[in-house]
Amino acid sequence: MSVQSVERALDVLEALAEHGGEAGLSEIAARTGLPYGTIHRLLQTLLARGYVRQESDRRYALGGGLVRLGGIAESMVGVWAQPYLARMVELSGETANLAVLEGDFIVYVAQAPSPRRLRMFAEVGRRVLPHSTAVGKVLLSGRPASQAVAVFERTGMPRRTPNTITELTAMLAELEQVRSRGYAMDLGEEELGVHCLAVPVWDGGRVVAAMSVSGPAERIDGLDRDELAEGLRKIALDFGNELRPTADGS
Amino acid sequence: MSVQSVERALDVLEALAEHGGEAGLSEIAARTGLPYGTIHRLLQTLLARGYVRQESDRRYALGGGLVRLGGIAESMVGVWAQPYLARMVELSGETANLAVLEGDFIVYVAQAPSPRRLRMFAEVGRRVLPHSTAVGKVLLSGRPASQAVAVFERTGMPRRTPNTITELTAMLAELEQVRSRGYAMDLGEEELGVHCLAVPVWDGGRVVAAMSVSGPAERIDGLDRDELAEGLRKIALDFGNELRPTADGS
DNA sequence: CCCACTGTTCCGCGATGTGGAAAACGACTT
DNA sequence: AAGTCGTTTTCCACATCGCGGAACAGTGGG
Repeated sequence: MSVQSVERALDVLEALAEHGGEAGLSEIAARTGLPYGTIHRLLQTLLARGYVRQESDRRYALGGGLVRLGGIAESMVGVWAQPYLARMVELSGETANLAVLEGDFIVYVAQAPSPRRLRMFAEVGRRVLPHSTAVGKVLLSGRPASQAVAVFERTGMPRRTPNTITELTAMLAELEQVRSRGYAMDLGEEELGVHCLAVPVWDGGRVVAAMSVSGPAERIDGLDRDELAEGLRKIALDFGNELRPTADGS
Repeated sequence: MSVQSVERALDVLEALAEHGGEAGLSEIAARTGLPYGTIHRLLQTLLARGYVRQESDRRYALGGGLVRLGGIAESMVGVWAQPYLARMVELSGETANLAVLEGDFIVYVAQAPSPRRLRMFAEVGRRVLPHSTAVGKVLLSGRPASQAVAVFERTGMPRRTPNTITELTAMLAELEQVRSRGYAMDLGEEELGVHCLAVPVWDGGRVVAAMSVSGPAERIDGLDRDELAEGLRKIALDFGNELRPTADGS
């Protein structure tokens, strides 16, 4: 038996997140189905504690108090991911990464390096735009197309290499392909000569992170993609189950 | 009138944060004063939603669900900070930064560059160890000494330049000085020739972020430190008040 | 000034959350 | 295998708290 008020407060916070971090009370009501008075009371509580903030136009936004909790949680997720990333290195021979979407950016949260002397390295904590990375495409494919479009409109899709997808229509088609196939590829889109394959980490019906392996194009191309993706997906599923024991990867 | 259950759920989350992200039920009870049954019920609710996770030894930890909310909140805090950072640039002539503590690392969340051609640049999103940065010292000085010691024991204090403080005793004395003086300096400890002055951002009696200005040693040294610190503190106080309208900088 | 939409406040009521006690669990010792 | 101890989990009678509809207030546009 759960605590209804806490569930509702989380619903409100998630509604704000679904709106890119800020929304009006009526937008929250539309999304959560809760009465105005109830939402208002919950918001006042979160506001007093700094977890929500009210802007000058009376709209509400996620507040600074979440930054600290989110940062600690991120560190812990990175630690928990290590054994699974290690399994991915063992499976593929290449460097494995865990990434999350923070606002409009991909952030690398954890990594297990390949034992090979020629290996990929992405600085943990580094943030990149999502359009030119495999993990970025996985994460955005887990969001409604309208949210992905909003991200691309804010960030643009700057060309990183001749292979970078820079057209919105082509990108949306690519995301649709990622959805149906269950994995994304980066074929020298972020960096020439580097290929990458990423799979989603599911948590409660939502894609909360992405895991990937990356290395020199020839080596990645020398692997069977579908087979590799299947192996990575299984590991990612195990990881998602550890994050939330009842997580359903549907 | 606030919602008691939501307040308590936040108390539980903050108790976990105070314990480095994970704790047993009895530790949470000691810190919050809540009865075991109440805590357990709140934890089950947060657990079901992925905001808390239970480990194999039955201890609880902050969960992955906070990463997403924290990331969005961080982006927004960065946006809100911009006008204040711009004021700091205007005041000092140097590049201004906003940083937070995420686990054991300092993360640069926002920046306003100096208009000068010779200027400091720290990539937003970049993470560094706290011991050799002014913002790091500010943030750790806002924590109990035991927490700072725990961080240094985990990360070590690797020498970055000949000026880096690498001894625990010296560092704790330095943090004490930061507390009494109200600001921290980085005198070429992270990078030779670069000096930095940082002040705390208070939010509800807690140091939640740090703001700093940095530039070439000679230029920073050419400013009156106490005067500069006083000016930066005022701006940081304004920013803290925007984060939480009733924030008290005591 | 009026209107439409949004946000805020109030209060009677009953559903929800409380918290003490009992039961269960897990690690350790004998 | 049994006992001990500290911790966690479960239960349930009860009272408080959170609910939600209605009224009020605010805001921007015509």
